[in-house]
Amino acid sequence: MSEKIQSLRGMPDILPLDAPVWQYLERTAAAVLSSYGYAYLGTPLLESTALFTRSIGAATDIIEKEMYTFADRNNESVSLRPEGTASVVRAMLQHGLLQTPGQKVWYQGPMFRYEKPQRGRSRQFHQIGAEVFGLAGPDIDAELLAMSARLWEVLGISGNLRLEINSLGSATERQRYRQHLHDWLALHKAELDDDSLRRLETNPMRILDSKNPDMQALIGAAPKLFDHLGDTSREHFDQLMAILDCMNISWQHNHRLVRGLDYYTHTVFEWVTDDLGAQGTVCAGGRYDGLVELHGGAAIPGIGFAMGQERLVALLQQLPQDFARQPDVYLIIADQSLQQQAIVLAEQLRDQLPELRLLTNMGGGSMRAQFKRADRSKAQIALVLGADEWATDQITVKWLRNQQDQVAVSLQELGKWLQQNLNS
RNA sequence: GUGGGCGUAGCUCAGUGGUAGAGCACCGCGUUGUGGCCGCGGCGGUCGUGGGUUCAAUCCCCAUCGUCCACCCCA
Repeated sequence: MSEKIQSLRGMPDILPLDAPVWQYLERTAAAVLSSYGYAYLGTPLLESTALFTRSIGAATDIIEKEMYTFADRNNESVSLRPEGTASVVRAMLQHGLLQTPGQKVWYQGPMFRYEKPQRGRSRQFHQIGAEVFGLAGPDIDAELLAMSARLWEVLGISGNLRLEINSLGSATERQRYRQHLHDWLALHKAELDDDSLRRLETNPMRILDSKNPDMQALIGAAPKLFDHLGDTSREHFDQLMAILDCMNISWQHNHRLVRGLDYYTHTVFEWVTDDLGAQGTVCAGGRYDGLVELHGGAAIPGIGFAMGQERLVALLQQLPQDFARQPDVYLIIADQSLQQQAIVLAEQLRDQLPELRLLTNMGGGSMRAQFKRADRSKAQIALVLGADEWATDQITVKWLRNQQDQVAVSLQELGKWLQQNLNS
């Protein structure tokens, strides 16, 4: 026996039992996104390392220590994508898709960050994201949020989520505030914990995010970003709030919401839940008005979000709903000499009824064994094909989930019969 | 990267310093072509891995790997 190879740490399989929830989430999201006019955009999992270092921010943990970076065979530094936005911007620019304003795209797939796994966090994880380019106003911010709110509604998890919003202002406003905050915090160095002291120089705004209870008083007293915004930024924010109110989307202004990635400007938001432990952010995003320019394009504004599929799946799994689709029919072969005929019959039924979920017994077995499998398959009915049936051009139909009597149906009529009697 | 909990059959877990069990699952049987309930039987574990202590370790010690939770970070 050779040694068993296991999956890499933090790189889980999606097992058949969980697959139905995943597929439900993905097709529901795809439907909602497309109903707002978003087109799918697929980008590679592997990109030039520079793409990410340039856009995400050199001081972030993602760049500093979480990227899967290595030299490919051509000795070029490549990285597995830690997030989706950078690739989308790259692709849009590369293919000249930003000429017309209002481009809407979405993506889905695995992302990679070398982190220590815990609840709601793994090294390979999946995101569904949406991005819009060329629209600077709060109207699209509002629509994007409405779209996410609608998705929660459709999925049945809106009761678990709340929306937190903030504005980071323009790049210069943000820069100015950052300096101001740094100076203020520096006066209170004695009250900062170790993590905050470290962040003071690298990313002081993240101190506002601290979970340390001892820090909360200080954070509450710190100067607020919102008070340092210019009129234009405030107006953008106010208008967005007004539209959200019109749509009855409730929100909270979280002054401490700063987001981790460097490219955000103006509107930032998070959908958070209390039902998933420490990793409560299920969907997050914001505006990134300078990012396209940063990648060599024109000064085209953008906004987008990404949702964590593992976290959404975890919420969906708390619902009483069963997402699995059970088979309709299990075909039992009472006489192994009829194996060929049974398989042909199954194919004929699939021709007639493309929607039919039909399992044909494989691998032989006694009637008892086959009925056991039929029962376990959760099929509605069992079909029995044996010598008696074959001799009379009939098939035996037995209901497995109710007490209806077993009946014989002619093989010619079987397709029609199933169509009329299943359909539940 | 830091801290803590846990690693015994496919799953959920008992257990003892003298090399192991239960429930569920799986397979078969309870007569000839009928599942779900019940009964009987069976398959299945180098007790995560490597060292050490000991006459002897699954149980004690160390290391390592994995896993879970939290910090950090973030979706």
